[in-house]
Amino acid sequence: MATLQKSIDKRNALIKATIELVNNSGFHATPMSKIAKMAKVSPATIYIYFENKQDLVNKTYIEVKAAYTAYAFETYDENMAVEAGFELIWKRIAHFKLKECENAMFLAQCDNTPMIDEESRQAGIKHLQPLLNLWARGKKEGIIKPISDYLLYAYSINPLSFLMITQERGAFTLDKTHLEEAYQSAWSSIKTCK
Amino acid sequence: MATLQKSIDKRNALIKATIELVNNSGFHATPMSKIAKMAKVSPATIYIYFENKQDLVNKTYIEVKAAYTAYAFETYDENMAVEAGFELIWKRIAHFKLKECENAMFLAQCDNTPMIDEESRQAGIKHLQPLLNLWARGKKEGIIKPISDYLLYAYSINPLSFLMITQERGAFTLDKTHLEEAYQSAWSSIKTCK
DNA sequence: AAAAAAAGAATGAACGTTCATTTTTAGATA
DNA sequence: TATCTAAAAATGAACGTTCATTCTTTTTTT
Repeated sequence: MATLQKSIDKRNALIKATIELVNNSGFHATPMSKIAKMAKVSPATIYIYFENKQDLVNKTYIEVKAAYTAYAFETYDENMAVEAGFELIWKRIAHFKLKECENAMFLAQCDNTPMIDEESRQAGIKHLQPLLNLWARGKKEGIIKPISDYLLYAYSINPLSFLMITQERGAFTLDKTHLEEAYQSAWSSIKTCK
Repeated sequence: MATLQKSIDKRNALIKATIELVNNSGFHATPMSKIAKMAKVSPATIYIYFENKQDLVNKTYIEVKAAYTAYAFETYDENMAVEAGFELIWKRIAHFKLKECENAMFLAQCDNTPMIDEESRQAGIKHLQPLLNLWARGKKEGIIKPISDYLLYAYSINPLSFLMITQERGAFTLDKTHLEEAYQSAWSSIKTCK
């Protein structure tokens, strides 16, 4: 059915336009009229697909977040050793953040501003569970520091967001070497010291 | 001269109101009229002190950033040993971010959105020089990993922003123990491994 | 008494959303 | 297959509101 596909395409175009424009100008500085123009629809059409502007941006957030975590865990399996599993997940996340910059920048902006409903934010968090499970296992095995997951996240995953933003601003570029160094720092900060 | 003091007070009230309102709603969702009301002046009066809304928020950013770095380096002196110096600066920064949350949250929002002029952002960066000098010294002495300052910052300083935001959202609270653990993770991630 | 600061009201532009209408779609009928 | 029709989708224009900024007048300062 070509019609259904056209609807999906239109919805995707709206989501894509939202991401691009919000990245460049922020939520409130992005008018619905511009989103419509970029997606090549009438402003009124947006309201067939989304309740209102807030709903549009909430749903965009949730979709992007889901794609992000799906990518992060795609090749991970729970039987892997802790260190290998962490390295795999970390590198997938790094790859997503540095290659799918548009999407990752949008998430960063949502996570650092009051732009998103608290409810949507909560919905986005759930998907991280496999990483938390991995850490629980690592703590039990004495491989990972027995500290709060928030601390583990702050030191091993969150720095990638900063590096992505820095790279996007043109201050420096993260090459293969940097990436390996970054991974070593991430792992150093959460593994137990011998 | 009571008049001058009154002018200073009024300007400070405007800056304070800007910080509080932008923290809660974001830049574009904060009308000048609300800022005026909170600072107990007429909207028109703002334009005696600042060129326009963008100028108001730029100058607010620069002032808060200056206060932040002044606090960070206040008790540091360049003759200290590298590790001790880093610990001192790190803990001052941590203290600022966790106790002066209003100000620090405002900085975080500015740093993660297109809200601030690139020029003002650049102006805010300069003040970090003493930390960069300390790192240079640490690298020379073989105490600190010979990697990009951006990486050192991403792993040792930036996580504090994430922890602050997380704490502000009520997800968890950073007590004395957490803070010491956080410091250990920060130091682990940038010191050379034996 | 002149100048500066402050105020409230006014202005014009921009925005999110809705309205009235047109276009497209999908199925029924022949 | 071709035609018709009711519903759904899509549209551009319009509405009402909000906002940053300016204008005119009043108050305060020196």
